[in-house]
Amino acid sequence: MDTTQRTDQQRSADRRRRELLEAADRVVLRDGPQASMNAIAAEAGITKPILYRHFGDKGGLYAALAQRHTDALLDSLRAALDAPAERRERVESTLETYLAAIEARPQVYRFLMHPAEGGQGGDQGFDVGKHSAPLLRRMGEELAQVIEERLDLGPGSQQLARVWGHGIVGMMHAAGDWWLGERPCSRTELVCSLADLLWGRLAAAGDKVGGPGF
Amino acid sequence: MDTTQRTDQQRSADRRRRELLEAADRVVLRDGPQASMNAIAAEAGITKPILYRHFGDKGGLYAALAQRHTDALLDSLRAALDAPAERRERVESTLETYLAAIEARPQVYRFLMHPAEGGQGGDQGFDVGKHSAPLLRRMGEELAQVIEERLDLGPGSQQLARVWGHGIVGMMHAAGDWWLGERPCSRTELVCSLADLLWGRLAAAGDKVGGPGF
DNA sequence: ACAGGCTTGTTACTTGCGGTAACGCTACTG
DNA sequence: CAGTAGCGTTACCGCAAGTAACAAGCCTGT
Repeated sequence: MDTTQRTDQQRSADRRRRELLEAADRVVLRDGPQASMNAIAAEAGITKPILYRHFGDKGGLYAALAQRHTDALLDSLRAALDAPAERRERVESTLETYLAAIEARPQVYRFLMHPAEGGQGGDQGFDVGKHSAPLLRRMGEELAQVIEERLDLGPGSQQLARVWGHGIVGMMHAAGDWWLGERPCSRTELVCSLADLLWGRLAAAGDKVGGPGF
Repeated sequence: MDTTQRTDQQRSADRRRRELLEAADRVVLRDGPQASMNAIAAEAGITKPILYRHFGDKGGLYAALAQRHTDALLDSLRAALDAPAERRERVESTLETYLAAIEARPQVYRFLMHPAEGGQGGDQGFDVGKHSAPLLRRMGEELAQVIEERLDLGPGSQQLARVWGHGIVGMMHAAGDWWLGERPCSRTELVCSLADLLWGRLAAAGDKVGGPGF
């Protein structure tokens, strides 16, 4: 039979694919998300058509690339989220994990948040909602699941959990992005401030006396 | 003197610029953010080089375009944020305003959040932090200012306000983006859920009894 | 009234990218 | 040894960004 042979070939193809992805990774890390297919092919020591045979088009390559990193990051986050500890501690440790990741490899982070999109070819009938980085969506869903699993939110808990999941992820992301650009404080301070926000300090704060016109 | 003449010319140039921006607006609204310069020029009834003379490059045009919409949206938000009402009410009305805006004109919203970036020309030495939509940054800063102005946050209030500003804006954005794609609930419900989140319901919720392994 | 310079517009070009077609090479199978 | 399946190449197409280089109109100075 040719099953063993097929397997051999597939294994070889998979190895190739992984090599290509690693080369692409290096280039994207160096040149940002607008790295050209030519550059990636050159880095891998081959030429364009091979890339296209493996990944279809640029979007395919970028999707494959993104999934690797997304999976890795999500694994870390799940670990922090599922740790046996107090809620506040878990939240802080999750925030910390995320921020440490984007701090350590900003190029990767940037790529994940701002995928492909380019290209002038043919159909572009993408609706709003698809453009946002899949990483954010996945994180939001994941967090929603954990929230709904662990917390007693009364009626409508599932929807509430999803809103919160996406909302919290967005908060983390935006704050992290801003922080990464300006570095106005330490990571720990940022984590604490965000946790405070989630813990209702916004609602609890008093009005400022002597404020303008108040 | 030629000052009056200069003024005349400038006025004419400004009018032209506005016309061009409106044409670009129409095209972007129709074709999304990857509208070609050729298409925009055609819509305006002229040819490419004029666009380049007015806006430098595609990024310039897109920046000018984005600023118009950003300014408009920020004005609405400021109004909701500065209304004389209870804090919770103000927060909800601001969320409502933002969500209504992105719901009414998703193409504009999509464009604002995902500007230019394309093009293969020359320098691309942009650091992380610049890529995020300027709209988000501006909203974050604006909100931070209002927070710091109105709330008594104790020591370190300025930094705290900025973290919260960007965090809350990110929450709003991510939740809105997700909501716009899936429409899992009404706008009002979404607003209420988000406000609840900001009001500390996450911290206040009880652990689920009989949960997995707990 | 005519030479110079400004802005406004054009056509025609270059460069560089995503994507593809058509062709070699190797190696394994009958 | 013929055939065929995969890996790889060169050479090309289409298209978009961006750029000369050139052609009017209009206003000004002498």
